[in-house]
Amino acid sequence: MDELNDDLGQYLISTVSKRSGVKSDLVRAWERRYQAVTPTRTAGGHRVYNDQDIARLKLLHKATTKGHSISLIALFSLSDLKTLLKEECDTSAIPLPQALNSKRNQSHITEDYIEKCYASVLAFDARLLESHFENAIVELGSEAFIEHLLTPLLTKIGKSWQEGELRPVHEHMASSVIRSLSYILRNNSPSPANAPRMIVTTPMGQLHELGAMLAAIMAEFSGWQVTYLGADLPAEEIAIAVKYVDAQALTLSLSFASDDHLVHKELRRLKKLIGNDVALIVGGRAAHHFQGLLSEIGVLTIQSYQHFRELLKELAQSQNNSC
Amino acid sequence: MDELNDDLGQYLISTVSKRSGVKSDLVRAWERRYQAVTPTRTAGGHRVYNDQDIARLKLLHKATTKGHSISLIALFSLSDLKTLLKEECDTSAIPLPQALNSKRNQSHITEDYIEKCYASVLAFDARLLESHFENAIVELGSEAFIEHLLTPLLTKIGKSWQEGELRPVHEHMASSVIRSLSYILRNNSPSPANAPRMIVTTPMGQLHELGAMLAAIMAEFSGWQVTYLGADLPAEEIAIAVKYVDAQALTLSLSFASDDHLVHKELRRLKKLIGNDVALIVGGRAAHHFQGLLSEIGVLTIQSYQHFRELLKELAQSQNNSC
DNA sequence: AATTTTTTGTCAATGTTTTGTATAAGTTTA
DNA sequence: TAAACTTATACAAAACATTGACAAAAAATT
Repeated sequence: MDELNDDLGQYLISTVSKRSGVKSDLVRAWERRYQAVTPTRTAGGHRVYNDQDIARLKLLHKATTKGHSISLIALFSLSDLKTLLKEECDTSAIPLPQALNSKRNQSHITEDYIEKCYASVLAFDARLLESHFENAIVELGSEAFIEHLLTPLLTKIGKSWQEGELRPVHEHMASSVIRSLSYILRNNSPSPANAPRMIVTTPMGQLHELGAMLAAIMAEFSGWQVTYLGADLPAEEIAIAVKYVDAQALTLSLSFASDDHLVHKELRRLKKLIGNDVALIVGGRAAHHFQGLLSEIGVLTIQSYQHFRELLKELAQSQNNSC
Repeated sequence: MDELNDDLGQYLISTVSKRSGVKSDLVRAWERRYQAVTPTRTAGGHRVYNDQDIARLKLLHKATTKGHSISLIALFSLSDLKTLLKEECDTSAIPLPQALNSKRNQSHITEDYIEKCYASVLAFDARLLESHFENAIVELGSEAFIEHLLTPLLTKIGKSWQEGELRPVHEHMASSVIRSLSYILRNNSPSPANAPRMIVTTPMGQLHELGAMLAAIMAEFSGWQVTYLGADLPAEEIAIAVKYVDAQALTLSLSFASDDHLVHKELRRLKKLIGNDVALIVGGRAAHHFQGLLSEIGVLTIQSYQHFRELLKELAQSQNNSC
């Protein structure tokens, strides 16, 4: 197995208990009875866990409180547990009493994960990076993962890339890993039939789709029914998609400030095509670069995740009122 | 929706009762008297149900409340129960043909899925498309899904696009949905540490990554440890990635025959950079377009899925022998 | 229409399994 | 030395199994 030196994080049982929400005694009982986790040991015999064990225990905890028998699920793999809980979601979305993590603790955990993930990128180890991501998603939840881990991490990678510590290929690799995780990041709970609809994409010339993808996921979390189209679409095509799904909003992500002219042209045409009834939202690293144009043609610019959430809420409400 | 019969779910009777709406005592009574369900047992004798049992009980419950006698329908198959309830709903009481009962062969099932998926694309319904895909992956398995459903579907979409029935945006939408499913398509079993390593990407100028993604997944199925890098990478970056992970093979996908000059230049440079110790494999719709160049610089061209699998097997073996 | 028989959902009694928690006595760690 | 960890054993509540019974509803028979 390559999992031995996979996870550098080493935790004692009390830490694991706090972070997973499962009492120490119970962690040991689950190990003794069902081999739910198999920690290594110190020379003196103390149990030593890694991040994956914490993620496992967290999922097992969630599953048991949902009525699953621990004896039946103890040996499930991480991904099996995830799909199990995912299918469960539709029956009743009872928000679990989250672990008693203080905020300071939480941010420390996040910092820790950022370091580990960055180290994996630096080492060009896609498998390790994916493993860290999976654990972090379980432990932090999708929204916090995107907002507090992924966004700072991407900023850090971008900076290192400019300073020459990382190469473009590092960013490509990280980007691919993140994209492959979109499935488990997304909220699978079926949105109600009357949920507001949104198209998310990037305009022609903007090849980086990661920002758009994250925006799509965030919008889904806010209850929108999102159709995600990937990157690099001409204005006509985007407008047609908006018509097809009868979307109330269109979100674009602008990552690079290059190709000014093309973006200007496309955005203008797009606005003309979709008219004023469809909200046009623009976010991304390079959005501020086009600020002049954006305010000229009446675009809602995303300032922060919080701002985006509020924007979505407002739009959804105004839509409901008008009906 | 929840009637996928992955045997993942294992439930005790209380869970089954809650989910199906049939009281525990009654579930046991139905089993004792009519063998309506036949759960397995734990070592201690507790009944263990799966998703299919839950689906059965749901339908039986619905049927009995509609007036059907449990003793008469207890042994009905899932599909029989469905048609029974369907007939009930139809005021016009059209007796459905028995087609549903007979087991259709695999290829017919696949054809059926292709039709359904294509219809979803045509209707621009991403959610429906994703749902069909998910069902098909469970029913056909990942490899057959890619080979016998996805590939013909993409060909069909490409053709319709040329004929003007579909627009580029349709293809973008389908592509995004497929990409988001890569996580469940992939074999998540950890490959052994000594597995041969491979880089998969597309050269600069080739923006369509779907072929590369599918190749990466297929290679993982063949036991390779794949690092997938997305699309549109310069030769230098690809070569560096190959060095970083010490890959034994590099697979490129060429989807479009445009930008001949650039592709030619990049491939030549790439070959020079990685040398002759790394196998260079090229596949994709447009690979034959560059045939002259490919054979000139010594590239392995993928002819079919079968061919790709054999290629990977050979390469893996030759690698093992040399060690 | 009245009576008997069968079907069906429910319940109670009694014993077993599962599961979270607790206690006691010894060991490791800081 | 104190705090945290270990193993081993114990215990009780919750959940499950089995058996058998019972009454209302449905069906069959008279």
